[in-house]
Amino acid sequence: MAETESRPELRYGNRPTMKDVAARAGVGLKTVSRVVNGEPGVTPDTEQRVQEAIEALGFRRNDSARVLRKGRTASIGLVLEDLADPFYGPLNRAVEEVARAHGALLINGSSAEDPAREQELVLALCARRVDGLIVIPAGDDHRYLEPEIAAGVATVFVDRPAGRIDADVVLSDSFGGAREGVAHLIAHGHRRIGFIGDQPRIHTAAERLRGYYAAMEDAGLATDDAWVSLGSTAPERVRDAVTAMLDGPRPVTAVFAGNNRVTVTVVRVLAGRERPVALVGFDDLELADLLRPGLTVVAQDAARLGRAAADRLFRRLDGANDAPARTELPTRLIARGSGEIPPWTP
Amino acid sequence: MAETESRPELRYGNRPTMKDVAARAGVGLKTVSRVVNGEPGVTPDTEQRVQEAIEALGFRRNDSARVLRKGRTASIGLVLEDLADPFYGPLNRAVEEVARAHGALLINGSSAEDPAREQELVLALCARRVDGLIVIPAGDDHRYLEPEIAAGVATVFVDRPAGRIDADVVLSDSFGGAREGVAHLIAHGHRRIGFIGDQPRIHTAAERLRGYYAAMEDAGLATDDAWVSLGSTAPERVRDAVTAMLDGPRPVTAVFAGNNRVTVTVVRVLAGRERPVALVGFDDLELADLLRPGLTVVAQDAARLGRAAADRLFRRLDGANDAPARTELPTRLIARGSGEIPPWTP
DNA sequence: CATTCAGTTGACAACGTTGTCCAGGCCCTA
DNA sequence: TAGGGCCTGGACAACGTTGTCAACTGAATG
Repeated sequence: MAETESRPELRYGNRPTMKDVAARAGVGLKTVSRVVNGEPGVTPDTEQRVQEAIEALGFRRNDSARVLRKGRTASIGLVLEDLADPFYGPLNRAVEEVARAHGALLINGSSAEDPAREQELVLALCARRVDGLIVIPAGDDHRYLEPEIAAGVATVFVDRPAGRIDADVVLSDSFGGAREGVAHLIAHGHRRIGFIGDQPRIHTAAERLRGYYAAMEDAGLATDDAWVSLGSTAPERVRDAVTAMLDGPRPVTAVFAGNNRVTVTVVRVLAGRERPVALVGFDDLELADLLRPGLTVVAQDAARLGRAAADRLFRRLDGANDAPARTELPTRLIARGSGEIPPWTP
Repeated sequence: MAETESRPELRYGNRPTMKDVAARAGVGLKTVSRVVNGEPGVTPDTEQRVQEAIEALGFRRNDSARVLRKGRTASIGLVLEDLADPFYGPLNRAVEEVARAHGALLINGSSAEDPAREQELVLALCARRVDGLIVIPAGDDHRYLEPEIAAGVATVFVDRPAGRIDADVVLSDSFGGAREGVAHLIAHGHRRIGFIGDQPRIHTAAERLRGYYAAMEDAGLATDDAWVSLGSTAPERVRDAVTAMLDGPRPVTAVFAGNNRVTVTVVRVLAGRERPVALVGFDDLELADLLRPGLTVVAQDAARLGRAAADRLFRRLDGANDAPARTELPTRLIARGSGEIPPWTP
């Protein structure tokens, strides 16, 4: 084999191009293009010759070149916070389904809750010329997206609103959900209720905290800074926070957990305590019904969030030009036992 | 209604190109390219003029065109079975991390366990000219990938081996893991053990079944077709299967569940039974330690699978040319209670 | 028979980027 | 001052595809 590979680069390993197919089939370049794209105006005879050449050479159209020519990539970008977080799985899946229905591919990545990384990722996607973006924002300033949006990149934010720009957003009613969850605890007799949440710079975290305060106020209950813990959701921190609330001078009898990761840790801590403590968590968990007691949660429908965002995105891509809208989906309280534990009395 | 496209097209909404930047900065096209790519040979003065023009126009390099020219897309494709399955979250995440470290983007999609959809997705990714592919195969014939691999698309299979082609594969020791899990039950006195698995055409499912039989045979125990259930992992089917095994003429005293979805359903069924039944599940679950009894599992390290596969892929992309290899990662038995329940005796 | 017409087909120029190569301008040395 | 080298900058072609448009075929029409 005299493979004189003096070539400078591999270039996709030298894949056949339409030109090669055309040469082999003895037709013009454009005719191959027509066959590949199912355009009309090719005799069955010619078409077959081209198909055979395609088959023989193992030709596959180069979509990069196509994109360059056509201006649409038929792909959308999804930036979420953590691909490994079970909460985002169904959301991711739902977005993919909608994209698939529209013939688009999904490019995704996670920001790891780091605004700089979010921006880096988003801009990389823009450089790829994705047709649209779905972003679960980590940062709170998205003005860097202005030139992109102006250039026509449809953008929808999910789970948290965009910062300092006007854009579509789809989110759950964090405020209402937390308020309902805390009210549920109050309805079961609790007066001293702890709240453990994420960093308040995260919109959902702030909203849930607001819901907590609203519910307490609705019921005319006093609050205590010692009952509220905000910050990282790292297990050790959450563990310490819960312990402090339970062992403090005015111990709480119930806890509201601000998201799924917090809830998991709180459940672990409470499992190790003698005295029963009521618990309601934001976000559902797969095995929540199998715990003893079952876990009472305020559930959001992640798949529905994803679907709504993707629908919105594709409507924009299809030309919808109305003002950016905020879509808020309701949450659902699921009582399974842990939230119905009465306050402990000595 | 014949829609006549009067306007040419949106073309990314007319984004500025290097040509525009060059015109504005009063320099040549190639000079802009040099600045954008940080190539040497540009005076600080010129560079600044170019930077200002870029800033002013909101220019962002078009990676599609770049890809076309350079022949590398700096993106890899990941095809998995279900984006929403919590098992794949950490795997997905691990692959993304490695890709990120190599400056590559991740395009992904799920096959929904449908071979046709897998092929469609894989070929779409190839048309995008991803540099490499990581596939969790749904089908069992991957010869359709031969031209792609020959053309230089690095491909690594994860979780299950490729069908009818020779390719890298990274998987867990399903056989060994299942054998160990079942042996664990036997060591705790069980003699009649049920096995509930997925369709045996799925490699992991078949291997786990093999592990089950091997453990039984190792211990000199007889098996019974009524103790083995294979097929869809739909909850109703699993529920019926478990019930049949527990209420049959030779009732099992322990169950081995072939994957996480099966396990969840089995736990639900057993929770509703009076008589205690031992259970070991393949795959860990987030709240497994919080169940009563805690769930004994054979755990695989999904993140490690993903990392190993991605490492392998990028080694190939960096030019490694050795023969396709099979990497098998060990599983780990985690005893938490459910697998240590002794056989029920009347 | 000349003419039109519909149906096929291919030549060619884009798309936006990067690699190659050459032209100037500068500084240095002899 | 001439010759050499280095540095900077730009003209141009290519990458693989698709849109445009004109040329060709054969048949149908006058």
